[in-house]
This record gives sequence, structure tokens and C-alpha cells, in this order.
Amino acid sequence: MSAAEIHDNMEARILKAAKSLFIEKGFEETSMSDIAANVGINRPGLHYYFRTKDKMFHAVFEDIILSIVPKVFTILMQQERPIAQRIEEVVNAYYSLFLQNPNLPMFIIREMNRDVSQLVETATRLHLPDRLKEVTDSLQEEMAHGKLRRVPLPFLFYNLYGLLVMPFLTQNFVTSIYLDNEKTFVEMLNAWKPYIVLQMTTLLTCDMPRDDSFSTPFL
Amino acid sequence: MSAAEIHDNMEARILKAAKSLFIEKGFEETSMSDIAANVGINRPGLHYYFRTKDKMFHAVFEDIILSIVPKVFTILMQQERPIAQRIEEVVNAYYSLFLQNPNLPMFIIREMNRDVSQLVETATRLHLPDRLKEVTDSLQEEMAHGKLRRVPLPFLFYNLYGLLVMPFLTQNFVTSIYLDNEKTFVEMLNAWKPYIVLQMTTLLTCDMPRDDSFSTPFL
DNA sequence: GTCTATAACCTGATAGAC
DNA sequence: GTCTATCAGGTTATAGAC
Repeated sequence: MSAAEIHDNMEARILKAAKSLFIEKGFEETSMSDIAANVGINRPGLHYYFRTKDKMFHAVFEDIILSIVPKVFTILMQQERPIAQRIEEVVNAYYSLFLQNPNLPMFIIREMNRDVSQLVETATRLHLPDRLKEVTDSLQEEMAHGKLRRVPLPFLFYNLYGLLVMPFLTQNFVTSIYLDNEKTFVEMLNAWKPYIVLQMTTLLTCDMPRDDSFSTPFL
Repeated sequence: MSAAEIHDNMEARILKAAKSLFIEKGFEETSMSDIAANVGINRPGLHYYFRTKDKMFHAVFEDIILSIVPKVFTILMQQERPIAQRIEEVVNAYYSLFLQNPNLPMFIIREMNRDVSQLVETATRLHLPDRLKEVTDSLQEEMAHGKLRRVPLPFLFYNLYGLLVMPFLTQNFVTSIYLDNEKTFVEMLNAWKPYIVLQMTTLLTCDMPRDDSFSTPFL
């Protein structure tokens, strides 16, 4: 194995450990010592591969975003498929990601609040705003053609992510109060899924009393 | 002013400062120095009034819970009022609390995950589990009588809090991407409110396709 | 009651030996 | 590349003067 390969290999090992710790405990509460101990090297070793804690974090965060966001964008743009089907697939994608990392929703929301500008910066570097615009344009086209009801985009966002993320954010709490074990939690998640899809499709297809006092340029 | 009054007064001042800092930055990221500086006394002074940082935090947390939870419980138990009205009042109560403290939802969820057992302990000390049981009994009675549709309680919880809390959790993010200023955010919140009420009443009163594969003792 | 001084420890980061 | 030693700064908490 060449020196470069050893280097890459160690870099990957560090990233893996850092990712798991950052997700579990957040940026501030994760120390370089924690990560070093987890990888099996010394604190200064980390600084050799990633000069600062910040740079390590950026790498981890980018990795996480790339693992889900493009997938969701692609699903949402498939205009030929019924919206209920697309939503269900989006929910499935998030479910499978979150079930592997139950702390991920918490992590992302915390990060959103700790440092928005960094998040926006990372997203821009990955050209996600451009891709997002394509998605919203696509949805608005469907709305304009009457295929979907006109709903302000932030409301779609709140509806989907609120319903999707709340069970994970409160997993510990709900489990300790209502449920006996983790298996029950997964069963509950599966029973919850159709509610999410139904609420979203209702919002996007059925006529509901609507308050037009709030209008925005973005829908 | 007696010595005891001076003592109580300083205790209150400390609690107020601690509350605002804990909510804004969380438990771990708030230092005793921060609080001391905010109150205008020295670090060791804090330890005189609250022996440890933990004890101070418990006092703050208890204060927050008492400011909202009993109110919500009372509203939900008013069986004579239409459910839509009750839900709207609950949303109003949370809105007015969260608009004063936009970081409160984040704070509570973080705390839920940092230390569930402490949360449960505090709740028990305040006899909230007993009061909660009365509320759920009341709702289940309405369900049994056909006044409300039978919905698993955790699903009601997810629906209400997911829709209610998501705008606040993502306020910084959404504001920096979609909106120009804070005023717009409040306008959006007000436009969002009827959606929450409608989604909840739909869930609780309309017939929807339903998956009965998940049944629990608590519904 | 409130202060200064300090204990004991943890943090991220770097310099330099090997 | 990986180590030891160390820096400069932060943390909670306490002892003891006044």
C-alpha cells in the first residue's frame, strides 16, 4: 500500500469516526480527543489530516447533505408520477437514512441554528440552490397547470419536515413514556408513514378553506 | 429590605439571566461566567445561590414547563368546546410563548435528548403525568363517544407539535433563504396557523383511509 | 453575602523529536 | 506520519479573606 493510500485510508477512518460522533453529540460537545480515541490515534494526529476541527466538520457535513438532498430533488421532479407516490418515496428515503442515524434530524436542525451562513455556503459550493430552483419551478409549473393546488412553498416544507422529523426528534422522550422498546418505535413509524403521505396529498390536491392574506413572491 | 428579601431578589435576578442564556445557547454552551457577567456579579457568587450549574438549570427548566404545560392541559380538557376552537387556542398559547422566545422549541427538544431522565423526573415532581392522564382520558372518552375520531395519541402529538414547532426550529434558515425580514416571518406564522388547525381537525374529525395494523394500549 | 485567588481539569492547536 | 511535550485559553467549583 502506497503512502498516499495509507493517507487516504486514515482520512476515511477519521471521517467515519468524526461523522458518527458529530451526529451523536453535535459540533460543540464533540472534542478532538473523542474523535482521536475513537480512531485509535492521538489528538495531534487529527490535526495532521485535517488542520482544524472546523475543516473536519465541513467535510462531514458535506458528506451528509450529498447522501440525501440530490436524491429527494430527483424524486420531486418526476412530474409524470402521482404526487402521493413521489411523497411516499421521499418519506421512504428519509426513513431509511434516519433509521440508520436516529440523531441525524436533531443534528441538522442544531447545525442550521448554530451556523446558518456555513450551511448556506456549503449548499452553494455543492450548487444546491440551483438544483432547488429547478425543483420549485417544476412544482410551481404543476400548480400553474392545476395539477397541484397552489400552496406557499414554505408551508409544504413545514408540513413535510414537521411530520417527518418530529418522531425522531422526540424518540427518546416518546419511547420512555409510551413505548416498551425500540421495535415498537419502528412499528409506530411505519404506521405513521401513511399519515404523512395523506396529509401532504390532502394539502396539495384537495380544496380547503384558504387564507390568501399572505402572499409571497416565491409562490 | 431584609436579608431574606435581598437573597430572594438576587435569586430571581440570577434565574432570569440564566433562563435567557440557557434558552439561547443550551446547557453545555452556557458557562457560569456568562451568567455571572449577565447578572453583574462574580462567578463564585452564583455558587452561593445555586450550589451547582445543574441545580440552577433544573430551576430554570421547571419554570419554563410550568409556564405553558398546565395551560395547554386545561384547554384540551374543555369537552364542551369544539375541538377546532380548543386547538386554535393551544396554538395561540404556544405562539405567544415562542414569539417571546424563538429559541424555546429548540431548547426543549435539545433538552429532551440531552437528559430524558431528568425531564421525566422534573415532570413527575410537578405531578404532570397525573394531569396528562386526565387529559388523555378525556380525549379518549370523546373518541369512544364518537365525538372525535380514534387516532393514536402519539400521532396527535406528532401532528400538533411537528406543524407547530417546525417554523421556529428552522426560522433562521427559512428567513435567510426565503424572507427579507423578521416582520415577514410573523406574517407567515399567522398565515400558517389555520393550516395547523385544519390539519388537526381533519385528523380528528374526518374519515380517512386508516391503517389499523398498529394498535397500542394507549389508544 | 460578596470578593480574590486558586485548584483541577478540559479544550483546540502547534513545535519539534523520531 | 506519528509521537511527546507544551501552549494559551477555557471550564466548574472551592477555600478563605473581608
